[in-house]
Amino acid sequence: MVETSTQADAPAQPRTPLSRERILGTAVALADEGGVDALSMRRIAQALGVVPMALYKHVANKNELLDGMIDVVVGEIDPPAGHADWKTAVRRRVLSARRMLLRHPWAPGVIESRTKARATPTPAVMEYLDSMIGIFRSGGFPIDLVHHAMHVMGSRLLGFSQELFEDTPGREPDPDAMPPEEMAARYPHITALARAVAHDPESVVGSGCDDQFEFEFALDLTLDGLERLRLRLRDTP
Amino acid sequence: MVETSTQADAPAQPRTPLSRERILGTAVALADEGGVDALSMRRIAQALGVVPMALYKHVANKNELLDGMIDVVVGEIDPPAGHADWKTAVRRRVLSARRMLLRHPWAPGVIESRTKARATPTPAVMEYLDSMIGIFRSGGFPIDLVHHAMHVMGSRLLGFSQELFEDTPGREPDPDAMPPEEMAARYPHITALARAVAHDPESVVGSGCDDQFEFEFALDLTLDGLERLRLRLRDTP
DNA sequence: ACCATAGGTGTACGCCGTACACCCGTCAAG
DNA sequence: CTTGACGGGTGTACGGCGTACACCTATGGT
Repeated sequence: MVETSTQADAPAQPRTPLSRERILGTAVALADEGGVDALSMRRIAQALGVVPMALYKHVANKNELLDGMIDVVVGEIDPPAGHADWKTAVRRRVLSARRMLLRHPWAPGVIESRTKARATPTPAVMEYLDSMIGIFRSGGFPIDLVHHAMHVMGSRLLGFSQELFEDTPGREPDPDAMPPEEMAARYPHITALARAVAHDPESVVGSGCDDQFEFEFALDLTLDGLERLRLRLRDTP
Repeated sequence: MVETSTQADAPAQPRTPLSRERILGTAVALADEGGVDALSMRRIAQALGVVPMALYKHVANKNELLDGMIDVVVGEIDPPAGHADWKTAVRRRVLSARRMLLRHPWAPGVIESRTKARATPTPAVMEYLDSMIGIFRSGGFPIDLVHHAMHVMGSRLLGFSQELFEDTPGREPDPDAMPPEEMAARYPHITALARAVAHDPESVVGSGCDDQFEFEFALDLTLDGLERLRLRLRDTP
């Protein structure tokens, strides 16, 4: 009854005001749970109890919002460790990036598409790449080898190495899925591999594969290769 | 004047009838020139001189159309060479895939998103992966090592290793692009690397980098690593 | 007491994918 | 020769999208 507002009996929750941070936060949350396709300005606004156009007072447009979301999640990657040899430093950083990406599976696609559209990655990504180069440099890598190294790391640098057979447990058994016999007949090598990996001969692709182990295996292989190169270059200038 | 049609003087170009192949072909062409965002059912129909809904008599919906486009472009990858050691066989195939992807830059994104949505890659991709495994197998790789190998190849298997700094020559000099000084201040390592790569000290990121060489360098590094592993496993069972 | 301004609202436009009813030319069966 | 089913192109319409633009209102400096 204190305020002279027209609506007398509205409890009038102060409704914490909008802000770029709040918008980006709920956008990331929505994308985390529904995928990036389920993300629309209208839905974000609804989740915030606000009208869609209100968002535009804080973000220029949807693309700019996606850029902001990238910066948010890339900011979650652990900072470089310091006082550690280059290999463990890179390893830690990349594995931290991978953990972030497991939390935000939409991120690789958004990063890639936005980078393509902007010609330059978003600032947070730039910073991440920059510090990664820094680790190599202070590990004694000559600059050209760092250049090669960044290319070798490739998609692993931002953690995503498109697992073509992802293990999505919660998925109803597609009625017109291929029966195992036909699967084995058409794709004998895939089937053989899948059976060899999963000891259970019933299961087909994507069941008994330890993604984490595979990721680290591939990562360590390239890292060892790079280290060998580095030593060879150092001993025979 | 022969036909009793109501429209007497229409030249009545027989207008080659629609077909799934024709639709997929123009869809691929449109995506090639305008990117996948510029691809809409309405635009495809327009390019074919037909009403949008006509397409649905030949493709179930847009997702099914995207699947078809994937199969078209994956079908452009050269078939396995035969009678060649595993390393050159893999090398040829992957480089052929890369050439295809340079023709169809939208493909990686579509393949990835469709694979995620379908849980199993499209048939053409399956076939590609299967034959790739076959090459490793007949090269003497034990099955578990093939499993690792497929993971190590990772994104390179389908050619795309998201080049974060892509060289897009035709792009107007963004009015609010970062000036070189600020660039160098904020991202010293990136700038140093870029300058070392491009002999011309004026150019910044993404100018003097031979993508093809980098791609082959990374590819050969992982291949050599795999071969070493293979030999070690063979000599010490 | 005033009014500029920041921030939330409402309406509207043009695009998208696609459901559904329709219509017409072809062709096999009667 | 008639008929009727059917494959394939059409027209209309719906709901959702991003967002331009005009508007309203509470706040705070003068």
